This record gives sequence, structure tokens and C-alpha cells, in this order.
Amino acid sequence: MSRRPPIPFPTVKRLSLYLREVDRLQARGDTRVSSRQLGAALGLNDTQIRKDLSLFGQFGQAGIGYLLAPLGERLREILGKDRIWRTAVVGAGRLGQAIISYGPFAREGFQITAVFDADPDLVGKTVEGQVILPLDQLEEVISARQILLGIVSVPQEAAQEVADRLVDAGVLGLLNFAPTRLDVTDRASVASVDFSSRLERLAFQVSVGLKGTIDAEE
Amino acid sequence: MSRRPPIPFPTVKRLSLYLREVDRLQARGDTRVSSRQLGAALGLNDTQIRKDLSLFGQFGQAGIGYLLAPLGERLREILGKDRIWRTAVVGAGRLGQAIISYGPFAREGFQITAVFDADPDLVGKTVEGQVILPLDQLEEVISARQILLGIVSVPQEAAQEVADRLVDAGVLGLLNFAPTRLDVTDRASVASVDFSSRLERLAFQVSVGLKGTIDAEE
DNA sequence: CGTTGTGAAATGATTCACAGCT
DNA sequence: AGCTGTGAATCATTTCACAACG
Repeated sequence: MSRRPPIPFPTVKRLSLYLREVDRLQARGDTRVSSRQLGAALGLNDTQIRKDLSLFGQFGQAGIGYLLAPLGERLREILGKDRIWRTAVVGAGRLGQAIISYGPFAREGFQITAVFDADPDLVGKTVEGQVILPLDQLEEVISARQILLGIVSVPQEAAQEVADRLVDAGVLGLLNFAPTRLDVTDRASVASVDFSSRLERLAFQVSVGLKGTIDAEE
Repeated sequence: MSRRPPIPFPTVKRLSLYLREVDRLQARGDTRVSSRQLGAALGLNDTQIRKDLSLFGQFGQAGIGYLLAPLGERLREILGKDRIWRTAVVGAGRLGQAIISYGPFAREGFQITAVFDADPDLVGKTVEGQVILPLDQLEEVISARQILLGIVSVPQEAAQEVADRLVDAGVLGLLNFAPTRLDVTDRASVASVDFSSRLERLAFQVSVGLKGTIDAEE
């Protein structure tokens, strides 16, 4: 395995956008794409795209562009989407249910394999074919079903405790929907989806009169 | 009005976190906070916090720190949270409903003032006291109710059209939940919340074995 | 020609180091 | 002593400019 420079964090953000656009173009029947074209679709500079891709070796063709099929395959591999990620959702309120039934997740290799909630009224109900389990079965089920990712969709007050329990149970990555920072020291990876902060930033942008898609994705 | 340097984009992200923590400390009964303490709570360097805040004038006290009350007030003002933002939600499926009933929004000055959906089975139903309206009333209602922000929670295929209609109707900012880039040229601001991309990046982080809260928010 | 891949330059953001206030 | 505010230094990321290729 050859030594590689670390992947810049902003690059990772973009790879996932590249893959989405590559899939879209392929679905449309295209067979290749240039960095310029990809950039135009995503609002990015074309050099940026070439730099990003070149981090993983040379797989474009001068004068031609990139072939969609191998490009998509390589991106999937890089992003770890060439396998199934067994995932638990903790918190089956409205948000949790929306997440569980969110189309794109299921289609992309993220397999919801367990759902938990603290509310006895929810436990036992079924969402998208998943029976909601009580919180106290968390450790046992995570471990038995070899679940690697956890989605935290509980209220803010409960988020840190749920995170601790998930990590203790062996989960390696957390997707956090609660508006708070989760401290997992260095035992897992955490990514957050923070509606409030996002909306707040939007309000700021509007206040200062900033126009356009500021946010070439997040 | 004095000329100011433009606010770095990453700073805006952080301001919103500062405000959240300031509110939390105040609710706890504290009356002041140092940049060091704030940094520890949010996983940030203390200089960073002072730099960010100093962009808006000097309002700390050497030897003491920052007084929470004026700091919170100032942050609210900067972020545009010192007023009510009338907001429409387009797309009242599970995700839209979760957003509408998402506690933090309501509490923070974002007032959901209209809800639309294309599905005739949903139109007429009530979510959190809001009657779901048919899409063809969008322009009329946005304008009559003087709505400034739009939340797009429709499927990807419909997102761009909804965005166009919202912007045409006079909305100044869009919060986009669809996994696609919205093109509004320079007629409005757009911020995106992209679950899939986020989860994908988490999978990548786990794949490469990166640990910790990589992502000091967003 | 159009397009990739990449060193070099430019830009942007973070952190250091420290003067100065309480 | 504890803390803010900030110029200067460092570090990271983006963009430019261009050689090489099909």
C-alpha cells in the first residue's frame, strides 16, 4: 500500500457531490464527462475537480475527460460505498421516522438495521418494516447485529448519553442530528447535521444581502 | 455606517455555535465566559473565538472575559435573530412534517407561516396548527403573508422548480433539504442540509479510521 | 483543439506571540 | 494572574498557468 498524502477535508465533501453527479449523468446515458462540465453542474472550478481526483491517481484522459463508469466505481470505493453499512437509528420521533424512510439512504448502501426509542408508546410500532426497540436493548442488539454506524435523532438533552452508549457498544461512526456537540474523544467519528445552525446562517446571509448559493454544499 | 471587512464564512458558522453555548450558560445562571472556556465547550481554539468576536467590535473585558448578556444580544443582532423570520415550508411529507414540528426552529424566531404540498391527500390536513395548502397557492400566499424564507423539503426532482417559484414569489433565502444544487443565480441565498452527503462523508471517515469530532459542527 | 495533471502563486483561515488592560 | 485584542507567522486550500497528451 503506497503512502499517500492525507486527503484534505474539503475534498471529501466534494467527492460525494462528484459521485452524485456522475450517477446522474450515467443514468442519463452519458458515458464521459470533463472537469469543466462537472464543475459547471456543481458550481465549482474545474481545476479543483482535477486536483481532487488526481489525489487518487490519474484516471482521466487528456483531450477526452473522465469515463463515467470507472470514475463512479473509483469514487464509490474511495468513499467506502462499495459495501453495506449496517446502521442503527436512535430516536424514532418524527425526525427519526423521516430519516428511516428517507429514500436516498436506503438506496446508497446504508442499511437501517435497528431502531430504538425511549418512549414506551413508540416501542413495538413498526416504521418501514423496522420494529422500534426499547433503549435498554441497545447494547445487545448493536453488538449482535454488528452495527457500525449510529444515527442520533433524540432531543439535545439525551444526545450525549446515547452517543456514549452507541460508542461503548462498538459503533464506529455517529451521524448527529441533535443541536449539540458530541464528545466521543477519539473513539469514533462524528458528523453533524445541524438544522438550526444552518437556518441561522441562512438568516445571516439574507441579512447581509449575500446572494447566490454561497454554500457549494456542505 | 463604518466600513467593515467581509465576515469570513467559517466565522459565521461559529457565531451560531457561540450563541447556542452562551444561551446554555445563561440558562445555567452564569453571567460571564472566557474565550478559553467557550473554546473548550465547542472544541475550538480560544484565539479563534476572540478573532471572530473582534470582527464586530471589542466587547470583551481584559482579565474578565465576556459578559453573557450583552454577548448574546450582540450575537443575535449579528445573526439577524433579533427579529421574526416568516418562513414557508414546501413539501409536507415525513421530512417536512419533522421540520415543521422541530422544536428549536420555533423557539428561535423562525415562524412557520405557510406549508405547501403537491399531494392532494395531504392538502387540507393540519400539522402543528398549520393547514397544508396546495402548491398552486404558493405565489399568492407567500406574497400576502410577506414570507422571507423558504424551506424546500420536496423530492430532488421537484426541488429546482419549487426553488424557482419561491424566489419568483419574493423569498430571499432558501433552506434546501433536497440532495441537489439549487440554482438561483444571484436572486436569493441558499443553504443546504444534505443528509446523504453527510452520511457518506461519515462512512469515509470511518473507512480511513479517522477518529474524533472531525467536524467542529456544521 | 480540448482536456488532464501539476508545480507555483495567490488567497484565505488559523494559530502564535505578546502588548496592554483589570 | 487572568484575560482580551491583534499584528505577524504559519498552515491549508484554491486558483493560475502551462506542459504534455489524444
